[in-house]
Amino acid sequence: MQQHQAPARRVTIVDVARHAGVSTTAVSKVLRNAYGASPAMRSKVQQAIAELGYRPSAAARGLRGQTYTIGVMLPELRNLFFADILDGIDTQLGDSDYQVLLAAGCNGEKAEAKVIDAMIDRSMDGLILIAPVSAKNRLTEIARGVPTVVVGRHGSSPAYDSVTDDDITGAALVVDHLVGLGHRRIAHIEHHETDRVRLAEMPNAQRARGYRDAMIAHGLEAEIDIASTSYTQAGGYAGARQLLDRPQRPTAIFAGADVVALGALEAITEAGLTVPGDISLAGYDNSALAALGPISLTSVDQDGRQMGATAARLLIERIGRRDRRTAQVKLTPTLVVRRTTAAI
Amino acid sequence: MQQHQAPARRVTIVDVARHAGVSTTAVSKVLRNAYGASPAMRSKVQQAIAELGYRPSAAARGLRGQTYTIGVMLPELRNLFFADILDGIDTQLGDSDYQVLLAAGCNGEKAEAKVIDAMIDRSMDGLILIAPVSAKNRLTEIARGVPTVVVGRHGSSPAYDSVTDDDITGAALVVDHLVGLGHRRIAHIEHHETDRVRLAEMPNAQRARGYRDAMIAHGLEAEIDIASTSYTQAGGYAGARQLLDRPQRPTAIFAGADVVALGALEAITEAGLTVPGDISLAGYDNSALAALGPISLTSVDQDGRQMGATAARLLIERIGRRDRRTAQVKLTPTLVVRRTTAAI
DNA sequence: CGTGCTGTGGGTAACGTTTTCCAAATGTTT
DNA sequence: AAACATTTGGAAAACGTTACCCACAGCACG
Repeated sequence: MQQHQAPARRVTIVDVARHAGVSTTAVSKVLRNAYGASPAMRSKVQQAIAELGYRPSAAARGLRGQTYTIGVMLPELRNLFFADILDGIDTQLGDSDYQVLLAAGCNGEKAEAKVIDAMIDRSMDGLILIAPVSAKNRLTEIARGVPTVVVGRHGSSPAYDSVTDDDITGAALVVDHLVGLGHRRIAHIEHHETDRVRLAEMPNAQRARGYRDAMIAHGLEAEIDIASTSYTQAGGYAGARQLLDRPQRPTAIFAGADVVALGALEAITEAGLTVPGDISLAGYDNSALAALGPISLTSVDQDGRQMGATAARLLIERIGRRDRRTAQVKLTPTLVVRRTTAAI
Repeated sequence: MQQHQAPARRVTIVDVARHAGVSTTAVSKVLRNAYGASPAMRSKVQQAIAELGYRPSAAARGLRGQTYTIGVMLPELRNLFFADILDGIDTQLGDSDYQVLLAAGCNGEKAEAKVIDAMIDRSMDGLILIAPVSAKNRLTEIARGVPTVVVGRHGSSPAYDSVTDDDITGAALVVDHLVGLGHRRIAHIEHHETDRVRLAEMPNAQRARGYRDAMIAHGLEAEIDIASTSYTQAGGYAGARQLLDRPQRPTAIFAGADVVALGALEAITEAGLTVPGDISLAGYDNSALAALGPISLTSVDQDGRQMGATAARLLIERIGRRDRRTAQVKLTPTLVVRRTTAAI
């Protein structure tokens, strides 16, 4: 028994070939289930692989072709909704040969570019970009180089597949629900957006549009009232403060995201008002946050698992046939009613 | 202008060399800041790199040596505490050449092994394992092959560095605080553990031990009362139910983790009791959950950022000198008092 | 008995880096 | 001016796979 066994050179395909008494080509064929290997040889090689504990080097593979690695970029780790998407991806890819690796883009165009470049440098076989903030032509450029699926960004591209949730419908669900409860002065807190493309593609912009459309559909055009801040807790607090200061304060607030609702809740409580007694409050995302007993927020559920699974499926298909036409899958959200909304 | 520009072969080190009129060796030297390149050549090459937008292929690099990639395994994405650790790692590695890639181990020994193997296959330069559940000798084996830092697991190893938080002290902080408020019947909800090594190494076991020790130190040995469930919301609910059914129910509950406290809160509320009126409640981790206004849970803060930064620093050091003696860094937690604990 | 398949298996050249070397040029000391 | 060190730059061999060939055997067909 040695104290310091030599650094233990990794066992390679050559070792396996020698041990099984065949060529490396043969081993490679078995590894990839490629054509041209008899059952006899197949089992001989598989046995050698098992005996030696051989594992193919992804680096060497990457140099030649596939790495069996899929990169997932997500904007941040703190948003629990993204964990659902990841679950969906993992479920779908669970027993495939692909390994999923994650990196956070930190919601900045620069950090996002760095992360995506890093994934490309590592010759990943495919990319799933969750709610990317990069410019559209940048995304297209990326997708031309490597199979890509974009999640949570509306609008279609000839270069990448996309999976979105119908945010317009989601916003309408909230408005319909509140109107059904007798509310008319329903306000909205949105994430401020100026860029033209983003106005069309980003979920936050779609939610605001859905709110407006639904209000108009209910003949409440005159009651439309939007506080434009950001999708953060602080943004929710600020937005609610603005709305509460109106001469006639709203009887219901539709926050564009659950964290926003949380900030709003804080502002409302601070103002000495109660939810849903004085004001009804609804969020968006149905994050774990919303489900928490003491919060119990009415929210729009996006089924992240489904989105993730769909994205993974589309990606695998595209890796298989890169010239396939791109698909745009749009899922439909549902409303989860909890204790923050009530009849007026 | 072509419709379908050719798949655009990646620009390689050879292209750069040709464009700059030097050898590939020279380019490689510049790339790695290696010895043997004059300032003149350096700038010439750098210009060529910029002009061609060259990026080194990590796959090719991996085949020869470093990949400039660090793998982080974390048990799950839903625990916000891990996001803090990640932030720390990112901060520390921010402007280094290393890229961090994540994968979730899903809290299972098998899934964990798969993830770690995948990282090794991809010739990552170093691994940070957060709260791994694998057997200790497995960890040692891994660490012999690739520089490794283990976070959140007590006990030392000659093969890997480790970063932990002093869970015994953390538990004592809670008990001291509650005793200071006049509590005597202080119960604990722990994560059940039987394995001997784990009993010594896992944070949950340490917290239980710290609770016991602190109770004894306060002369409250007779009041020690532990519900043994799991570190989940459901576990917290079940544990609290057990404790509430005692002939003399506790006046304070110390939950081993914030999610556990959340489950406990549910059970307590359901039983028609109030927090902290009837029962004081404390958690552990000071997750974003605990800070939420409506919850406002007294909890032990572990400074995940600091842990992550330390782990990253140790890892870089070890990558530099693989034969350096291993270090065990133990950080000290602090107590964050909020609204769920009060004088009896 | 040629002729053409089909099924098996292997030889070998990439893939894009890094890392030894080694050679030439330049500078520094006797 | 000879001897020696230092700096500068390059040639070429790995690293572990895969993919494109080609060779050979066995077989069916006319």
